[in-house]
Amino acid sequence: MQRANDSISAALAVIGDRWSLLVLRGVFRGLHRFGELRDDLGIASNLLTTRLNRLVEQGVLEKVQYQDRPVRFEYRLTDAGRDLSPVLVSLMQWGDAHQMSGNAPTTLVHATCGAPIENVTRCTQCREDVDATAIRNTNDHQLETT
Amino acid sequence: MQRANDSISAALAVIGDRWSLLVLRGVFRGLHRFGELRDDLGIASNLLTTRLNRLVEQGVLEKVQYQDRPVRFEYRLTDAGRDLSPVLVSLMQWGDAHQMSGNAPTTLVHATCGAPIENVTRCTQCREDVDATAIRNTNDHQLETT
DNA sequence: CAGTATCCTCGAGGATACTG
DNA sequence: CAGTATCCTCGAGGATACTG
Repeated sequence: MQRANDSISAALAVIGDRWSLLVLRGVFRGLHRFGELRDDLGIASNLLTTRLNRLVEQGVLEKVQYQDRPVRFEYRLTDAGRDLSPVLVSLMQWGDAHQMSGNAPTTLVHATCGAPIENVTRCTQCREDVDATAIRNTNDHQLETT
Repeated sequence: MQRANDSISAALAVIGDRWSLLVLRGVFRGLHRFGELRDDLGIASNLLTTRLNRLVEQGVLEKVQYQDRPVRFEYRLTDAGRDLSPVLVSLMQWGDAHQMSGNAPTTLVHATCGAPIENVTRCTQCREDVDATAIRNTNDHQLETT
C-alpha cells in the first residue's frame, strides 16, 4: 500500500486482503489444518497456501508439526496473531449491530463466566470507556525533533 | 464475498476493500471534503468517488451540504460509521505493537484526560478484560430451532 | 473544487489437474 | 491429506482528460 508510516496502513498491509482475516477467524475458532480451513472457507487450495505462507512469514501464524510420516504441519497463532483478536471481535461486533440488524448469528462469551464479551475503547488513565467522539490524535513529533 | 451468514464477513463486505478503512481513518481525523481526502490518501479521484458513494449507500457516511453556490457536500460519519472506531483503534494498536516495533507514529488520547487510550475486550458480566484465549464461540441456534 | 467519463493494466483470485 | 503447478478471468485500481 502507500504511506506505510502509519500503523493502520501497516496493519492492513498484513491482513488487509480478501482472505487473511477470514483465515485467522478460522484459526481462532479452532481450525488448524489445511483441509479444515479450505473446507470451511471454500477457498481455492493454491490461494490458501499463499495466504498461510504469508501469514507465517509475517509472524502471525506458525507451523507446528503434528505428525511425522508423512510430515504434516498445522497452523497456530503466534502471540502477534493472538493480538489480532480485538480486530476480529470489533469487526464482528460491528457486523452484528449494523449488518445483521442486531441478530448475532454467533456470540462470543467469556470462558469462565459464560457471559457475552464486548470490545471497548478505554482511557488508560481514568479507566473510563471512551466514545469515538472523545478520541484525539497526537503526533509524536516531539520524539523526533528532540 | 461468500458465506455472508457471518458478521465478520458481513463487515468485511462493507469495509474489507483496499481503501474504505483508509478513507474512514481520514474522516475520523477530520478530513471531510473530497479534495482533502484525495490529497491525503493519494487516491485516484474516480476511485474516491466510488468509495465515498459506496460508504454513503452502506450507511457509514452521510453527505452534508456545506455551501450552496455551487452546491458542495462534505462527508460525515453516521452513527454506524462512528461505531467502526474500535476497528480502526484495534488495527492501529496492533500495527503499533507489531509492525512499528512499538514506536507508534501517532497516539490516540482521551479528549478529557489527554492520556492514551487502549482497545480491550471485556466481559459484560464480571467486567474483567478477556484474553483471546478465554473467548469461546457460541452458536445461537436455540433462537432458530425454537 | 468536486467530481464524471474513458480507457487501460495488472495481479489477486479462482478452476483444475497433478503429486509425495 | 496437504499441498504445488498451470493457466485463465475479471474487476479493482489507476492515469488522464474533461466539466459545471
